[in-house]
Amino acid sequence: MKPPGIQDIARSLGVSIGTVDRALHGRAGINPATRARVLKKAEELGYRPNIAARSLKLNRRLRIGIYFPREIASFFDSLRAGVRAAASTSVGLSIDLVFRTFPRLDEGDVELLKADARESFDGVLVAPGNPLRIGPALLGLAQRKIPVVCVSSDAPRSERLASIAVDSLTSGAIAAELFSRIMQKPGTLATITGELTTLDHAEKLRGFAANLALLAPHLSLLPVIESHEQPELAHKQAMALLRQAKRPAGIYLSTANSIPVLRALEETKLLGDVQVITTDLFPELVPYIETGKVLATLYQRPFIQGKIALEMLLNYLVNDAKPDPVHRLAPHILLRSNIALFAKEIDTPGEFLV
Amino acid sequence: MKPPGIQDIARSLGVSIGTVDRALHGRAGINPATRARVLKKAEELGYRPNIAARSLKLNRRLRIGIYFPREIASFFDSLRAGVRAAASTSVGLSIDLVFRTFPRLDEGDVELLKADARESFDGVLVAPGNPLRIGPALLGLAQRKIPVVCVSSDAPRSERLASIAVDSLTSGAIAAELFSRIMQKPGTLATITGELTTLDHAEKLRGFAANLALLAPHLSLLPVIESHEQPELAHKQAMALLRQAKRPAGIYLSTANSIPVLRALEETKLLGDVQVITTDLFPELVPYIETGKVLATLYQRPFIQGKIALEMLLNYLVNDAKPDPVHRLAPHILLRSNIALFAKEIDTPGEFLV
DNA sequence: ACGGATTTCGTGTACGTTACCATTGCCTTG
DNA sequence: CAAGGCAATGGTAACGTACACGAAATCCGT
Repeated sequence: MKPPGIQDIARSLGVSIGTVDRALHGRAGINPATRARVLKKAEELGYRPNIAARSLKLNRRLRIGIYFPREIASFFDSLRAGVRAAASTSVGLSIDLVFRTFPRLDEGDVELLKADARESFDGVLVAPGNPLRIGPALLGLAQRKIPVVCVSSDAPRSERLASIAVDSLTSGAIAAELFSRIMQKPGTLATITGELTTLDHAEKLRGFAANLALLAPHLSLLPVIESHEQPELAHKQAMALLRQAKRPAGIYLSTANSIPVLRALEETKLLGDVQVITTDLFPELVPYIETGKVLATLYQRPFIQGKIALEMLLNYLVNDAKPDPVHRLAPHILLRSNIALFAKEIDTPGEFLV
Repeated sequence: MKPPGIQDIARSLGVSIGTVDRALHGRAGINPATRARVLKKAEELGYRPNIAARSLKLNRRLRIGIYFPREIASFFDSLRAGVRAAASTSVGLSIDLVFRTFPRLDEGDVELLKADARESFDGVLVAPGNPLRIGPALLGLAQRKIPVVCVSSDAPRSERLASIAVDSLTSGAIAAELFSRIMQKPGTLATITGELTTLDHAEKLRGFAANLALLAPHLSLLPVIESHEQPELAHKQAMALLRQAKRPAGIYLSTANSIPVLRALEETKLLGDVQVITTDLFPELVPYIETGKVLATLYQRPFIQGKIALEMLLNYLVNDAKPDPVHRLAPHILLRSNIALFAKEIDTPGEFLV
């Protein structure tokens, strides 16, 4: 009836619980033969450690280090809120969330990780910008047996425990499909992205181009414009794009830096005429969606990314459950008909989970 | 540093832990004055009970009764998988999930609840069909202080702790918006639903009609067809619909019972010609989406509904945290560009969370 | 064979909570 | 006034685990 405990193993073997403890935890100071006997008996009885007793005894406050950039605030604040939500719903263990913030993606992250090299975290969440640059730091954590979960983008070949992010290829593909169904006449499309060196952005464009070729041969694609996450540059590039004779019929903005482009559209009175699909969601974007001036935005669901990331990490730390190394979320397609549900979330992240 | 325990309260008040226990748990045999003192001090110190210690001592396995229908299997199996997932990630307390299954929505649920009237559940999840019919049974649970969370549809005025479901109004509105953007020429649309008495279905159609009038005045709406969840009837109705002279240019299927209609479309060689938007996702539907024969389906995300539902319930039972009474999820819009991500989920529910 | 070092194992305590029994006053009642 | 009852409170064992400490057993070199 009652699940077997460490006591039951000890009794049925005629040894003490200390010995059983040493065997089960791979501690030193036990005869390999008796260790094997204990392990076998534990297996036999189907021993599962009582987590309640363990966490009572250890009373260990799990320390989780969380390395996210400050910008883009609307995205990473939601990510942090998701992490906090996961921590608060986790029943029965006390968690210390240690938030570390660096200025922006791929800027100051490695330095921060280096500075914290002596920190004794039980696990780490990180939003990696440039996988190559951050790789060594993550490997260092791996050597210290600290599990790492990558959020919002991946750092492959870095010994990370898992990675959780939106499926960028799909994100781009959705944008292409929406354009293909709505723009039924031949025309050209423009794409503005952040950095093509960011895996994430490159994949979105790849998915976009590939699906566009498949579904909408009548739509041709202009060369990619890189705005390097600089608002002024994006605005200038957009103005140039819109002033040329063969103006695009639609624009896919795969960067979070979309407001300057929308402003350019307003200034040239083309807003509503040129179809726009954006990425991410922030308060300034909501009115554009609500009025239909922006066709859709592909929401990367930061809140739930943060929530899942911490859940995975805790599930590993506590239950020793290895997650699948890559977890790809589907982006939400936000239109004027469903934007209201999400606007609530970005106003009060954590209250609503959509 | 260390969070205060029942001991600390006792010591700082010069009483015994027994007294503190009585005060905190509203047990009898304590002077109201001292109870107030204890409660005040507990508040002051920010006392939070140690769940690990509690569940170690009590060693009570939380018993959760889960009342879901068998049909539609793909939906409710995912719902169950979500519940299981939430149970497995919860640390430090052992949960007994007691699944009770009735044939279909609004059929056998009340009887099952009645039969279990003597069960001592700590909490209950239920998928209510007809709020009016099931109401008294839920009230009975409420009288026995058993918290109830409604999943996938609501039973208002039933003293349930909370309800989690997809926002049906939005679901219908999305369908309307998609039609409005894709069908740019005037035409008529047909809608086939399950039962208009089901709150859920009625709301979807309300959202559909309202948003269609707003966004696409050029599309007119045929009278609603009720298929009463009967496949043969749905097929017959669809055939009749498609054979008439003024054939609809698009069909919105707000019922999970969509395959018979698709079959009718195939038989009349109209598949791909008539635009179709469906609801829910099941394996048979995937090829239709993949080939673009069905424009989109509005996925109700059963897995996550189940997960959130149990999380809410546990959070209430253990942390005494009252959830917001109604929680409305945004449906996922599934297109051919993102269907792959979801097809994986319905194959192996629980492995992927999208 | 003996002392000391090392390996192997047993014992006891603590973690915070709950359940239960013991104890102390105090008040009623025969 | 003693006996008993009741209300309020104190004290303690136990839940299953982790770990420090000490005891016992084994090994090794002289």
